[in-house]
Amino acid sequence: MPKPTTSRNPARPAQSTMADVAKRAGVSKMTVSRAINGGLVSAKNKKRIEAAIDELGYVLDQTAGAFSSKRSGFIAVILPSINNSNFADTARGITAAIANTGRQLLLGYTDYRVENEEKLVESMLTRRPEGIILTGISHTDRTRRLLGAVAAPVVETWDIPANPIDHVVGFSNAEAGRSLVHRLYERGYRNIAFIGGTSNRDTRGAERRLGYTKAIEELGLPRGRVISFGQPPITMEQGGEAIVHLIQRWPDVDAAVCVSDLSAFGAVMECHRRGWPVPKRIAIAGFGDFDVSRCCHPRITTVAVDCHEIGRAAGDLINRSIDAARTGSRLAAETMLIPFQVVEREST
Amino acid sequence: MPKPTTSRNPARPAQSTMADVAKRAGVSKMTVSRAINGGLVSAKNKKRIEAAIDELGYVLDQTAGAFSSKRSGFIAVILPSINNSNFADTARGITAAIANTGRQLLLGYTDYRVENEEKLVESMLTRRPEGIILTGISHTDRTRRLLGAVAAPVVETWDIPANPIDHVVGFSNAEAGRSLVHRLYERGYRNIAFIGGTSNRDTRGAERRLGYTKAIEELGLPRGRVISFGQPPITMEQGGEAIVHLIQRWPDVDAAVCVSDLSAFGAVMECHRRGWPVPKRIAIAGFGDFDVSRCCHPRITTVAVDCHEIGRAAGDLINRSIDAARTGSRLAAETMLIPFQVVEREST
DNA sequence: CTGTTAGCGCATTCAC
DNA sequence: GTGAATGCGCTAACAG
Repeated sequence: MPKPTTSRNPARPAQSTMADVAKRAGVSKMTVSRAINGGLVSAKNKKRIEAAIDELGYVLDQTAGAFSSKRSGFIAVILPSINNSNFADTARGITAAIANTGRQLLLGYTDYRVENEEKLVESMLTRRPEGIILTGISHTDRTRRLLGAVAAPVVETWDIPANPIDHVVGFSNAEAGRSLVHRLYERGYRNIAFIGGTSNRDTRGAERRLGYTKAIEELGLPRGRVISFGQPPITMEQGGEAIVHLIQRWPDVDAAVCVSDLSAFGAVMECHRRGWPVPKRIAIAGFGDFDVSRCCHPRITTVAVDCHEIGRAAGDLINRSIDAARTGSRLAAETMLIPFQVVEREST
Repeated sequence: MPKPTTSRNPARPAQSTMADVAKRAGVSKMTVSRAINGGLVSAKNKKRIEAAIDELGYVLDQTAGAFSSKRSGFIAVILPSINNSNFADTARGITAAIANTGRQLLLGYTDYRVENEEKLVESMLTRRPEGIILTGISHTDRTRRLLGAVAAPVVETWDIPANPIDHVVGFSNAEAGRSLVHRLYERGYRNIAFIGGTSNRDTRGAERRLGYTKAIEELGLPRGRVISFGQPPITMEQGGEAIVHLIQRWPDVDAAVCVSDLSAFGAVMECHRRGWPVPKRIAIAGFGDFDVSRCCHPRITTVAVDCHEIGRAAGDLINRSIDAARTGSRLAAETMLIPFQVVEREST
């Protein structure tokens, strides 16, 4: 319930402008602008300007600066979710890359829907970002059109597009799924299932399933052991329910590849709860190397990707693209492959 | 390794402006502006303008619009971390509150450091946000001064400040810690320890410890069973190490309250690994009602707070403050208490 | 190193 | 319902 209290917010003074600072320091606005933006200003003037700024409590108005210079300083970043430590790590990587560049993130999330991506792109373009970082390779036609009409560099991350918009920093989710199945095969597993979502809304999850299927066929293993369960992203709880369905339906299954560590974790815990030993009764593997997989018991086999590095590399690409644009040139589109790695642990 | 590919980004056309749209539609710029911003425009003109916008691929330049109207449309949001589902939920709550208002988040994270908060506030004020949402009540003097010089409404969240800056949406972390200990006492536990970080950098964690200590004293239970372990936020792994230290140092301890669910989870898993039954050998409780606590085995007792609602309420307060400012008035500072709830599960 | 002039693209204000 | 004039606060470009 709201509990209004006494007034703690009296009227506040209007913000002072660069002209106020200039007048107080006895210089022109331009000199103030230079002092703030690292231009050449005499030490004496710089000191007086800093004093004036301090006394007036002046804060640069980038709303005007960006407009005037036609450089917003914004990097638009669109993630499927911020409540996912993989993507949060990518966001942190981008932040690290743009630290001390004076650039700022404009962060949005789609809840794994391309329609939301389109809305976010449209809304963010309104702020004239100098660079755009997207997750995934699945975009609406309109998103592509909007992006195509803009001069800002674009980076697609977390996957490898067949038709890139511009730059790419990613890895093949299909290869990751495939590798995991091969590794399980090497360990002796012969009846390997896949647990994932019902739709292809999470295209990365769908790719991983594709890689799984490919490996199953390559190895001549029994097909069709696929549990589709819930709208992506599937939760820990759903992973637990799925493993039960799986074992009831195909009691001979000896290993399960889950679309992410979250569902794998839910599956492992549910097995524990039911007294099904992992990996003896069934081996379980996930994807994403989440903290939870590294810490739980048994520790969960997974595919590790350097999510932070995806962000760092994407941010770096944007930085270089912007720098290039300022010298009038243009950074040729690059594709960076980020390696992934199967990490075998106790659950297999 | 970077793998440059062929050029996929030819020169792009310059962005068209509102004047271009106006000319093409045969109206004035003002009519276009009204059509875009929901003003009164004849159906005929609206249709022609929409057609022109579509043909030109025009996207409104808010960089200019914000400057001209002196309304940036930005809400600055500062969180300790985005890699924490509690805070991510709060961010989602804010997003939900400002949906369809045309406002946009400016999101930053501090890594639990007030100095970083100061830098973020300074950098964000530069964008002239119309509202500011902070996490916690611990701010540097300079942050307070910067915020005091600005007309934008401020909301402090996730705690109850003694001296609020403006609005507040939170709960007492000390009370939460205290309640949890009392509940454990009711369940029969008499030797209750606390596991948390080494510093007060995470002020909410420190508050929870304070509440723990208070309850211990109220109940006349053995004091000093406090394990301080690592810079906040403590990880799952550190929770696991801490529980081992705890049991080695005070073998008679029968329950542990952890500063968050993450450390509690690490502790539970480590016990499992070592064959210490939870809660028989030791009961373990956490804080935050993370997914992992609800899903693991045994399920972990925790304190649940509606993190999404904290964000929703904060966003709502900002919306109402901005709306009030537009009618020339000012929303009196409000304090909203968000209830918390001890959720008892299998781990106690 | 510093100042002057000009203008960014839009919304406000007022007139019609 | 529509248009014209005006200016937001800053930085680019140039002159000194």
